[in-house]
Amino acid sequence: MKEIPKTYLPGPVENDIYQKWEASGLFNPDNLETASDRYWKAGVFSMSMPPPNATGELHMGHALFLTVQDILARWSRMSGKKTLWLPGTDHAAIATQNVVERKIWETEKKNRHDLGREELLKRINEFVEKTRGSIQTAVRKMGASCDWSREKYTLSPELSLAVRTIFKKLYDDKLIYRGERIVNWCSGCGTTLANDEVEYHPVAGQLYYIRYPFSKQKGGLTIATTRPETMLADTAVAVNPKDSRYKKYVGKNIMLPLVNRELVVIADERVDCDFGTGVLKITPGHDPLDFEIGQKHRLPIINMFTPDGRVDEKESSDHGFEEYANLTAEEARGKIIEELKEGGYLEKTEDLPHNVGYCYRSGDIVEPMVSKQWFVSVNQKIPGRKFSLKEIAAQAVKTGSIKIVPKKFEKTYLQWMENLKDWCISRQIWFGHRIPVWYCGNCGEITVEVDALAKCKSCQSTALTQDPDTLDTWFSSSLWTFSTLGWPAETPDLKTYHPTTVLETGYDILFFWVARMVLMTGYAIDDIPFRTVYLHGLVRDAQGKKMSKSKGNAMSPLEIIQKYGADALRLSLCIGISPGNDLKIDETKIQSFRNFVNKFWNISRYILGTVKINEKSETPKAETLADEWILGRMVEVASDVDEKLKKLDFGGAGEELLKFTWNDLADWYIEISKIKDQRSNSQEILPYVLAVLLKLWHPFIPFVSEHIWSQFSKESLMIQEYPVLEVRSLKLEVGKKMQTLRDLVTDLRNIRAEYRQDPKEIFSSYLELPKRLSWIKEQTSIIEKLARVKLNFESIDETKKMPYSLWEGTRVYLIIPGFDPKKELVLTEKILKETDEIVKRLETQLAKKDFLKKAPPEIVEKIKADFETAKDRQTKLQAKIKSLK
RNA sequence: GGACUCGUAGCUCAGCUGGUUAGAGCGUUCGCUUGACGUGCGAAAGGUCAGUGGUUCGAAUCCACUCGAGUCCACCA
Repeated sequence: MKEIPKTYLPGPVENDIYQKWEASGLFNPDNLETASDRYWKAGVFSMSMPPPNATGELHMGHALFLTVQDILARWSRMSGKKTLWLPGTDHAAIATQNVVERKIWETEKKNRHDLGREELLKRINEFVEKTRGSIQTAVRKMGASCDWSREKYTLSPELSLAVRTIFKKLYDDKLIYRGERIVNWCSGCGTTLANDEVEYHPVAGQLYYIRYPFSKQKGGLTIATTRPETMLADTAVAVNPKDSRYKKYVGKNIMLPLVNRELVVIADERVDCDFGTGVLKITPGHDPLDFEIGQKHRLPIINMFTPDGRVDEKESSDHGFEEYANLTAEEARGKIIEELKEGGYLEKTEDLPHNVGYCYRSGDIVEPMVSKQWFVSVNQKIPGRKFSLKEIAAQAVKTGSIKIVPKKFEKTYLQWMENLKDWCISRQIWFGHRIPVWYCGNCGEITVEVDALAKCKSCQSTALTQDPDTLDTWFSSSLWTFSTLGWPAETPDLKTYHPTTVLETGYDILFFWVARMVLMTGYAIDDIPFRTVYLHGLVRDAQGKKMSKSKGNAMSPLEIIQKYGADALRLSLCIGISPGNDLKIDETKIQSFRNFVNKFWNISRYILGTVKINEKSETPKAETLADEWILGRMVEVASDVDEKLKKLDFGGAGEELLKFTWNDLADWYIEISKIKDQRSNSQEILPYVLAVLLKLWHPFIPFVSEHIWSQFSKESLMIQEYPVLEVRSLKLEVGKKMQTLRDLVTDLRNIRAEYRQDPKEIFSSYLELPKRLSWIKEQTSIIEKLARVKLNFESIDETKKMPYSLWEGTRVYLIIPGFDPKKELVLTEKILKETDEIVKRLETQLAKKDFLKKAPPEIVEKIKADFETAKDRQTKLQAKIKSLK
């Protein structure tokens, strides 16, 4: 015990401790149960870890969720719940493929088509294998107490089986269909994007007014568009049928400028009369609204762009715009505007700020395009069930089966559910779950199977090709809570741990992930995936900006851990935060929590160095006021913390612990315990309080607490019972007395500080104790030691000019050299002014008849008492001022 | 266009269902090698709770509006 270093150095300690935890096997609930029978009685706690990208690096968002989830896991485990926290990684299809493709391009100047599907997948899998370890190590560095023996990977054979099983089930239930739709196409990623993967950003665009002449008569119509290049793929011009200006032209033929293709003017009520000229060019191939109008009017579709975003050669020659072939959209726009100007078709341009869609991954502009895709039908009734998929998801929250914390997101969730459209699940990339659909080259039969198909079921032909597309990553993630527990097999784990207790994740993926989990779980196993959703906020930098690598403001949790320790990082991510609200973090904040960890370390060091620790934690007896107070506070704090954790108020719980540890235990109780005649039972109380405190702190700061614990115990702190102390609430009187005592000490210190007296020197202090305060005499040694005074309980010679404070309405003198009446006068007048205001306010309040009549009596009593106290103080202060003048 | 959140000390935020002199941390100022800790100890300064109006005996807290900051959804041809 002599060798404990002065400063806590987390570095050497943390890795060692984590290894011991992991080696103990106690992160696995099966072992927990055999270790002690108390781990069943309190029930089950289960939680799936939101899988980080397998190839990603740990960022602050991960650090945040790992902290919060680990607090929950450790607290539940200590509380005797059979606790499973299941970790895993996500294959993150698009992101991962992009990274690998980019790498290959940089080093070998080859793209995916040069390599071919098989080779690319081989390379990606190798890359994942190589890099996956780094995120797992990082999760360990945070101290996460998850069960690694059950770790899962979204692209593993087991989870892939779950994915294909669901796909087939949905297909057989006719809830999956293939259709030609307008989708969001990212030419950078070479794939479609779901609606919510498109981010809209305002752009200072231009509205072009283009004249389309009639083909068989004079005149023409002027359309307004922000995307003139898509006019090449126009297949109609539309007006609103109610628009009196244009009614008469409906059915007339009109010429597409430059291309000279003949179009028809159609009428559709979705055309907004007030926008632009009220005439809309219809480009079904490249605009969602136009696509819908085109469907209704059976218009042909021209798909003018290739998958990599250039004007398609074949389409352009088929439809008479070959001169634009192979241009990018941007180049085509420039050329077209020039030519429209030359031809006199461009009437005018206007500035028009509007939103343009960008890919949330690559940042490329998203082009609406028509293609064949697979969809999940969310509005159709599920065969044999009462609801559609989206109704299932809405019901779970509406009926309260699933609670969302904070509650405000329930509304957002439901609103989103109402507007949910069919979910496009096919992606034109190669890395991911390949769509289990086979097309027969012989008879054209389409077969969906869980296992690979060798022969066509209908014609026995072997000329089969599997659909080249893969599934949206969120499709597999949406099965996460149950696929990780063994589904479709009916495993014991599934029975025991599903539905999970809590899902903890960021509000930014409420729709991407949370909603789809509810939807798919409801469909697949007719269950909810979790009972409570706890949503945390986004981690932002000191300026409130979202942290991102590209902005260069990202803090690396691993660097922070190296510098300050995982415990300090964890505290800065859970204290002072509230659910659903973003949090700002900067290094000074982490430093201050590092300071606390060190303080706690030193508190323990002191206790362990002074007294013998006694592992049996029976509540020791209180002998002094301070003893009674600290034991009472301990009970109070323990139950408050537990209460707050039950409400998922991690910030509140941590803060309460911190205040108790620093401001009650360290600043007062330990200081008092150093005084000779106060020491009596602190020998037993200090180690007791420390032991309880270590348990309470452990979920928050697992490393340092375990390390301290290991100084006197062989058993891991991780599996100690979470303190449930005998509810013996702090006697009101004890708390009050302690506060009064603290006030007196502070008053005396205050006078010293005001007069710049040497803090070491011991002065005499006189106080005239009224009877009600006579108990203070028993605490003399505390006051004398902490305020560095010699107390006298006789009245002082009034003629002696000395500073005094009005403590509890009593005068407390401090006998010091260099008393300055002028200074004292200024100080006193300031206090009097404050007191005057209080007296005045209370007086006017008491003068109101309505107040006396309507306010509850206890409030009136309180105000009256306060008024008396203030009045008394005022009188005494006035007298003091008089004597000083 | 629809919805939501926020506006409290220089900074970051607590203040639950309305009731003490509105709190904490960081920062600032002053003083300290007090035998666990200078990553520490003691003390102080600093706020008309965004604004206006209303409900109430009483509003930072409830309601309405205004101003300001932000987020999400939809859509803008």
